[in-house]
Formats: sequence, C-alpha cells, structure tokens
Amino acid sequence: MDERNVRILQAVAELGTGSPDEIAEYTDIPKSTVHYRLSKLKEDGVVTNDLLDVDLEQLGLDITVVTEVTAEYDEQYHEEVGEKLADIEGVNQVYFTMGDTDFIVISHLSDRKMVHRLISDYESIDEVVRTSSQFVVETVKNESYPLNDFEFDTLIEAVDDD
Amino acid sequence: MDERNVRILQAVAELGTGSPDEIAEYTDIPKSTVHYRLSKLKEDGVVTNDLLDVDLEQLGLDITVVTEVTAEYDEQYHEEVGEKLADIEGVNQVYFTMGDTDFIVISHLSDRKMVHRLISDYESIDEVVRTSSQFVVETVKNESYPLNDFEFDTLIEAVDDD
DNA sequence: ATTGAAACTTGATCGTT
DNA sequence: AACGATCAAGTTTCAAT
Repeated sequence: MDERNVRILQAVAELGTGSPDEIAEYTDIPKSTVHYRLSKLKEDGVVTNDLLDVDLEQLGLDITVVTEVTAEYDEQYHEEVGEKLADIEGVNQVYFTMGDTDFIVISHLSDRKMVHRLISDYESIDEVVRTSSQFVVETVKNESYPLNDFEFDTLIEAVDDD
Repeated sequence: MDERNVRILQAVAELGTGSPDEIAEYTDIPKSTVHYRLSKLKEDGVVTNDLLDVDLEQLGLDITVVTEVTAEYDEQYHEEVGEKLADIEGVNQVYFTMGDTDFIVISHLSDRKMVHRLISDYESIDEVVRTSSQFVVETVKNESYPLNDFEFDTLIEAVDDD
C-alpha cells in the first residue's frame, strides 16, 4: 500500500464508482495507471469484487468498535442526536434503539489513538449521557452487500408488483 | 418492485458485479432489459450509486436486529461458533468480542416472522448459552463502503510503501 | 415495459520508457 | 512501475412491439 492506492480508494468512496476514467480525472492519475493499480489491488485481495468491496484488515483498519450510547433528549431531538453521532469522523453505522441503550454505533479504525479520539468525540455531544459496553471486536463476518439468498426468497414472495 | 427486479439484485449479490452482460446471462433476462431495470432502480433511489449500494427500507428490509450472543465454548472453538452464527440465513455481520458478551450479530430482515426464525436459529446452536440485548433498531446511518475521509487521511500518513 | 440489433463509449491491452 | 496510443469489449441507445 502506498499513498497513490489510498487516493484511488478514496476516489471510489467519494465518487461512488469504480470507473477508471472518473477516478483518473479525480485523482490526476492517468487512467491506465488507475487500471493497473486497481487490478493489482484485486489480485492482492485488498479489493474483493467488481463492487469494490475492500478487505478492512489489509487496509489496516483492524479495529472495529461497537459502542452503546445513552443520551438525554426530548422525543423530538433523537433524530438530531443520531445525526451528530453519524457525523463523527470514523463512524460507519448508527442504529437507534428503543431499549435501555439509545444508540448503537459502529466504527472501523486504524489504531488505538483513533479509538480515544472517537470516545472524546462522543463525549463532546451535549446530549450524550454515557457510552457503555465499548467493545473492541474481531470481525468474523462483514457482508457489505446487505442482501442474501434468504432475504431474496422472502422478498420474491412479498413483492406486490408496482 | 417486482420479482424481476429482485432477481436482478440477487444476481448482483451473487456475482459481485453490476455488469449487465453477466446479470443477463445469470437471470436469462435480455441485457437491454437488465440495463433498463437497473437505470430505473437508480432513478427511483433503490440503488444509490455505481457501486450498487441499496436502500434497505425501499426494499422492505426495515427491521435491523442487533443481538448480543453469549456462548459456552473452549478457547479453540470460538471460531467455529462464529462461523455457525455467520452461516445463519439473514445474518449480515458477526463480531467477536472479549467482554461479557461473546458475539454481536447484526441482521437485516423484512418482518417479525423472520425475527422469530432468527432467534430460534440462534438457540439451535449447541454452544449458545443466551441471546441478550436483542435490539430491534432504526437505521440512522449505514455506510456500506467502510472508508471515509477521516480514515483516508490516517491511512495516507500511516502507509509504508510496499 | 420489453427486446434485438446498431452505435457508441469505455475499459483493457500493448509497447515504450 | 508508469503511461500514451490503440483496439477489443462492453454498455447504452434506438426503433419496433
């Protein structure tokens, strides 16, 4: 991995496409070089398919943190708190729950320093009362494309044509 | 949504590509029709970018379940239990933790019936002691491409060229 | 809305540095 | 490993249904 590869992957995330042409324009790297780099990333297993899913460990994002956040808020503000959490850099998923905990937040990070930064970012939100059950976890399965055969069968039964 | 659209999205998940050609072959739908359908899915916001991320709510997968699973197992079997959990149909993410809870499991499902099925699938695993903190949650943010500007900056600093 | 075939754009390849 | 020029391959469009 070097900076150029990271910039290519960054362009993918930013543009939402894997087109060598668009990536080339965005990064100012010639498109044949972009193509060469992307092929190599696939060959090395960093990028795992045509949808450009990435292997987090190979990128050094081995730390996944699952945090349960409790917040103090009026009914009408839970959306606002959720968005504040979502805006924290490094946060990938935010779920709102209706149990003891209010939010479950998931982040993929590169090192411990970033974990500390994340925690202090949580604490800087006024409404956040406490962050409990901070799990640093090992990823067993991470299916980015959220649909599987099971769901498809259900969906096919369920769909009313429109 | 109709069955044909679902089958196209299923092909995307199965093949790991958005190529009209490959999808056409897999589904036996003519490639120009596949193209027409995919364009419409993008236009309607069901598919949100060239990487073919999907809007779960629009697909009727509005129920996300986060489950904390505790298991009884010898040290060498935690991998096996993790895989059993990952194999359950409808399970999208599995994280192994080193706290009180052993696994955090995330699923996207279409209705309550499926939630019950999921729970009974957990219970059918020998080593699973209990499933606690079953949260049915509302998705505030779900970023499937797991990389963001924050991480990219960190990565660019961190990378040693290889 | 569907499709086969035509038109076109693009990604992949190759040879050179 | 990088890259500009070239070509094959793929996608997109179109007209008819």
